[in-house]
Amino acid sequence: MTEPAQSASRQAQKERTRQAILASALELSHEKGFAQVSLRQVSRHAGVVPTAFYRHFESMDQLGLALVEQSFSTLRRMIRDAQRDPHVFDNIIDAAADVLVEAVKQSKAHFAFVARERVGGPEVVRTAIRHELDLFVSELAVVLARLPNIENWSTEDVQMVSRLFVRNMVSNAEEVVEMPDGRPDLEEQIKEGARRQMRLIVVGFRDWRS
Amino acid sequence: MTEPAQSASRQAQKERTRQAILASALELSHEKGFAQVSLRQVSRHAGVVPTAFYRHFESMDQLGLALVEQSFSTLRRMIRDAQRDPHVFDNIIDAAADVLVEAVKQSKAHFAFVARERVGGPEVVRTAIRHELDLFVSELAVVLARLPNIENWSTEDVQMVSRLFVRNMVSNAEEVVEMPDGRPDLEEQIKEGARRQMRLIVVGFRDWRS
DNA sequence: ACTTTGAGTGTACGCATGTTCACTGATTTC
DNA sequence: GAAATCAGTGAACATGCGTACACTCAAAGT
Repeated sequence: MTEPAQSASRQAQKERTRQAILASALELSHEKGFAQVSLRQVSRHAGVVPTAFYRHFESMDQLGLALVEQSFSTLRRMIRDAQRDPHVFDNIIDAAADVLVEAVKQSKAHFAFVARERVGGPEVVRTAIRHELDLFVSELAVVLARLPNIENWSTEDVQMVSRLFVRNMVSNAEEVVEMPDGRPDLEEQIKEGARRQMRLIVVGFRDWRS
Repeated sequence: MTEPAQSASRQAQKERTRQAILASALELSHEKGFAQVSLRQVSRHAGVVPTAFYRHFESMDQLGLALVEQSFSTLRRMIRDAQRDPHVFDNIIDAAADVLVEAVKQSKAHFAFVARERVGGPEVVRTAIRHELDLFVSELAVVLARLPNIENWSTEDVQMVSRLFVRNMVSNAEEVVEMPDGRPDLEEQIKEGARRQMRLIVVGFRDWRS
């Protein structure tokens, strides 16, 4: 990498290497979990000498945090897009199921990272993920509160439904992630399961509060 | 450990060392996750030289599998006991919530191990845990199917409720595990949450099938 | 009483790791 | 066009690791 083929601006080249490191870490994490990936392995896989790693991240922990950030920004963008779609308004449940499976398929690696490292990762990473998920529950609650059938629920109830939704999302993401490649039937099955579970939550809530 | 204080029979002493290794692994796993615990660390913590480890387990992977087995046998015993309690029969939900929190409190370390290594552990350990959880879902389904309100449900529905219950159990176990010590208020809160979620599942199921 | 067994020891090995340091040379700045 | 910057290099280090091997010496078997 002394001469990066087509030389780019210094900044651009640095950013490219940074992304290579992030991508390498993500890929290697998928096989053994982030915590078992060494600084040297990441560097090697990114085509860079171990010492160069420090030009981009001051430690593996910091790399982990960067991956958390990257993963959630992907997720957040998807939610924001989905919110603009009017279709979502009168059928959140089916829409959510679609979005979930689509999103997970599209950036499987990031979801896998979150699902895995949420409980298995280094302390700092775990904490960061929990924090992001809490934020996410609150954001989702705001979206839910605006929906027609729900607008007269108590804020507490909405928050709890939101929490259950996110919990289910994580569980289903785990399943999609663990899913063997090239089995679209299984995928549909998971999607249908997710739909049913969400409907369950909504129906259950409505009925018992009466 | 050349002379084990009060010398016991050879077998008994071997078993004692084995348990010391298992306990050490469990304790060390709690801080950093099983996969980051080295054979040497476990041995050191168990008061034994690294080579002695091999007299009890042929590798760290095997140690992990032994811990899975130990964890689930604990869990299974609890379920079996709970089944004999007539109180459980007419109020599964409250009983289940009680059992869950009690069980988790009593053998926190084992639950923590399962919750963590289910997604974060080495391949073999993850597989073993998934398998045990699947078994557990089926067992629970059998118990549920015998209950008064449920006896005329389809087997599929019972299986699905069982799966949701176990999923919630795992989630709640995660929460109890992550709970800071000496906060019984939080504990009650989690228990109440678990109750509500289970009620939600049951109510939701009953109402939509009509 | 003797032999056998086997849990636990101690040394030694080769290997991967994280971090240090002085370095190089193309890009950017002036 | 000279000087400064800084992404990436490469050698060196101390440390912890898994495992092999030859060993000891009480308990168990005879």
